Amino acid sequence: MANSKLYKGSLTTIILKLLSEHNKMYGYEITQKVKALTKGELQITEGALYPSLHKLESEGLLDVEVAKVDNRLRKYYKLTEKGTKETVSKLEELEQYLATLQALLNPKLSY
Amino acid sequence: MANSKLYKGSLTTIILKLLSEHNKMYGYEITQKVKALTKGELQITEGALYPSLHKLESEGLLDVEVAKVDNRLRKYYKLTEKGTKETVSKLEELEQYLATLQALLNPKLSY
DNA sequence: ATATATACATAAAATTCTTATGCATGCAAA
DNA sequence: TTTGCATGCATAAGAATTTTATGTATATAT
Repeated sequence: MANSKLYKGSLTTIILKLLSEHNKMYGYEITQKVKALTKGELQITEGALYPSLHKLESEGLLDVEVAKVDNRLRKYYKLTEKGTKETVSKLEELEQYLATLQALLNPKLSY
Repeated sequence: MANSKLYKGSLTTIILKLLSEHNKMYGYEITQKVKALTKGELQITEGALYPSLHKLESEGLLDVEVAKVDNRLRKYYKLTEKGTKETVSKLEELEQYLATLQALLNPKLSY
């Protein structure tokens, strides 16, 4: 499986980043995109994804648009203006954290 | 403050890695070392640290040795053999996760 | 006398996942 | 034709790991 668990706190940033690249996506599509991009390394579970999407929507970072395709429901999410700004700051935050981790885990390289 | 929050799941790896470099350390020392290495970016709170140390000990990854210095208690922790192995695998796991994140956040670079 | 640093600890609450389950449609295979 | 898999949503219970708050105690500096 090689299915690494999420480091808690990164899922939101992943969702926002994907939406910043694809304009609009629906939940199932996000799970498949993550799976493809990571070659199966990372599986976003529905139990984590849908509550996250709902929260992002309730915070005003995402807009929803319901569509019916092949007689199946789809909920397309897209970034609001606020969501776009938040994406930038979340990405900066994550990159900062990764740099901080470098300082801890690769002490030889921090000079 | 610039005090980034921990991405849940990384604290254990940080503790193990520090212990792999310093032979033995006590709790308070770990908080100070992290603060210094990250230039104040990361503050390990006691409420997170001590329970983590206790858990690592109960799992047999750390050994404890109590000492009294300047009339104050110190609990020195050091890696067991099992802990040393776990450190390696935790670090690999984290690096794998970081690589996976790269694929998601820097899609241009994954080809 | 008061605040800060050192040094441990735990409990309650919050956050964010995993796991399990449920509903429904469409299609392919047995 | 029914069984399984993929598509597509959802929520609830539980687990894990953190934050925040609080407590104890000694030493040192103001």
